[in-house]
Amino acid sequence: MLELRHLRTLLALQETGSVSLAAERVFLTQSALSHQLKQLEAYYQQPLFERKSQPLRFTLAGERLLTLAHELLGRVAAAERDVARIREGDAGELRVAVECHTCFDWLMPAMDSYRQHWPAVELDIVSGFHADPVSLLLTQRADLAIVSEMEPQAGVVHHPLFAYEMVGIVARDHPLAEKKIWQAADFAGETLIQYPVPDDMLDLWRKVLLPAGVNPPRRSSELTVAIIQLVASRRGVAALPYWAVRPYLEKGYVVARTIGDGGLRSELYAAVRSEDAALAFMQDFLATVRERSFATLPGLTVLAG
Amino acid sequence: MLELRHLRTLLALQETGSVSLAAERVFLTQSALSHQLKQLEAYYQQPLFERKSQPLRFTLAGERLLTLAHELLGRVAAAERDVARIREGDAGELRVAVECHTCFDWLMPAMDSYRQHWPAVELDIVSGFHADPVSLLLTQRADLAIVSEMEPQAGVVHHPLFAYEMVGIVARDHPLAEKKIWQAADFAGETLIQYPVPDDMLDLWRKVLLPAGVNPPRRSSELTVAIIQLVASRRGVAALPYWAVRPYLEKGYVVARTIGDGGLRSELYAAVRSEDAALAFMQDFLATVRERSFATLPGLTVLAG
DNA sequence: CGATTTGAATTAATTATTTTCATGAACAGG
DNA sequence: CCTGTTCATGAAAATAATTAATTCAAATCG
Repeated sequence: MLELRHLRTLLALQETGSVSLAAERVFLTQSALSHQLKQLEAYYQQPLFERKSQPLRFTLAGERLLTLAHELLGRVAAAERDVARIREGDAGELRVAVECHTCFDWLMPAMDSYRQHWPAVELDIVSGFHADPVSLLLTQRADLAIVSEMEPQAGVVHHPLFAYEMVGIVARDHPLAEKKIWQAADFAGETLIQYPVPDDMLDLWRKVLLPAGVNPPRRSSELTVAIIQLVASRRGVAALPYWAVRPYLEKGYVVARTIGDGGLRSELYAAVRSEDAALAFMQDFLATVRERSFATLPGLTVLAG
Repeated sequence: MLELRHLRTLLALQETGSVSLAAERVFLTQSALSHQLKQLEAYYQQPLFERKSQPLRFTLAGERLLTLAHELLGRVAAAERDVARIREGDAGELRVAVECHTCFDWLMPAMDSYRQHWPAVELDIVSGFHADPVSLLLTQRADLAIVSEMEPQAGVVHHPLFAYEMVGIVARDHPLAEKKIWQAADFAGETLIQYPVPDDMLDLWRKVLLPAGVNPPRRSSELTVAIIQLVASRRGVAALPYWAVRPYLEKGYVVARTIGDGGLRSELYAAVRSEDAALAFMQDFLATVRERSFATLPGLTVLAG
């Protein structure tokens, strides 16, 4: 018998295009999903998608159930929001502290969607870049902080948001474009183009350059396009999230390369005060950020709690 | 995490007004449902209904989930119909043979609903009363027969539809109105008003009068209202389904009494040829009949396969 | 073209969840 | 005050979901 679980699976399958990735998305193993799908196809006595093609293609029946999934899951979310509001009311204050430049790319669509669902919540961004955004939480100057590490701290809980790959970008005719994988040493002779933030907020610095003792000259810009522009005109190299540079890759302005074996993985967490962690309007903000981000940004991976 | 199962439960809870009846409706024990509901309330951290009142009342949160249930389950049914149609096509022939007069009361609304979902299925009623409606199946003169007993027959499968209580009805000032429970002997001195059908098609005859050797004088009429009219004017007594007479009971034209200890229970089955049993348009007809009947008629009980 | 990697299916085993059984408490109606 | 009914509960049983380990089948790559 059909359950919402199956529809959530189909949706993940559509978004990721593969069984294994979909499994990761719904926090199950590939095997579990394979079983679940087999069972579903047995129930409807017909295949729901073609496994051969990459990305996988849905059959007519699969498409129909996918449509159903879209219809239902949105309504479920809406109903659960309403139920939560019945319990806790619909008002609240949610000041978000952000420490990364690119975060605005996914934060804006998420906040936009969230505002529609929680019109009575005062939603603000605490602007400016802070050495320690978590301290803003404890001093009541923010209610949620976006951070890239899960540093344990009394009175604060961290909720995983998602993970993604940081890629090195360089002009197409730059010598480094020849190398598939860049190591720390490759940055030694280059100018590093970056956002104007302290070094320890850069994943590239913390995880690659600092351990290797490499300290290349820098040049900075506030805007992603400006960084791309500098890289394209061979003024240096940069490390940016894959999802932030993909549009420029497709236009061929620059090329992207893997940093370190297995790539440079960045993670994002939302830190909130412990006493706020269970609030419905807070929980739903996290759910909205995850949902919108996975739907919008390419190449995200889930981050376990 | 919310699943469709929970929504189906809530719907049954609304339709029946009690946990135990709802449990029966979804083919579970009362205990199972109690656990399920407890789990659901723990998940939403709030009560979903008040147990004290009869019929039970939903809380605001419960109402909201009930609304969700109505929204979703209809869509699920529609999607599953579409999926079945993708597999088997949307056309077919469905000639329904009916042996009971009152059956038309529930058959009409069900057929009406069904026709909208399966416009390409040729739906007909094989009229006239037949000694053995199952033989119509085997001779290809009907595709589905409504019968009141599950007589095993090669090449034919029986699907349970529902069960209900047959009640004795009598004028308010008739002596039998004094008796809460009627036994076979009570019919001895009375005229029995019935539909013009052979005796062995009457549950009252087969299950009560014949075993006791009681054979009261008869009078017959095609129409339920006419039977009620005769009973009300003290021309005799009758036995009819509770759901068929309830409107007249409420108006006070006649009164209803239990027949035999524990009441006289009637059952209805749909008989179809084995080779047709798995057809989607056939299965959905059965589902529609059950769904519409339970939603429309009071006092039905489920009938196990 | 063979070796290697990757993604999905399979079987058996495990784990988690759901359901039942047996029972008790609360309550309504006689 | 009993009696029947309805719902709740804890433990046991049954069932379903999930994983681990492995195989199979394509795709990718030297």
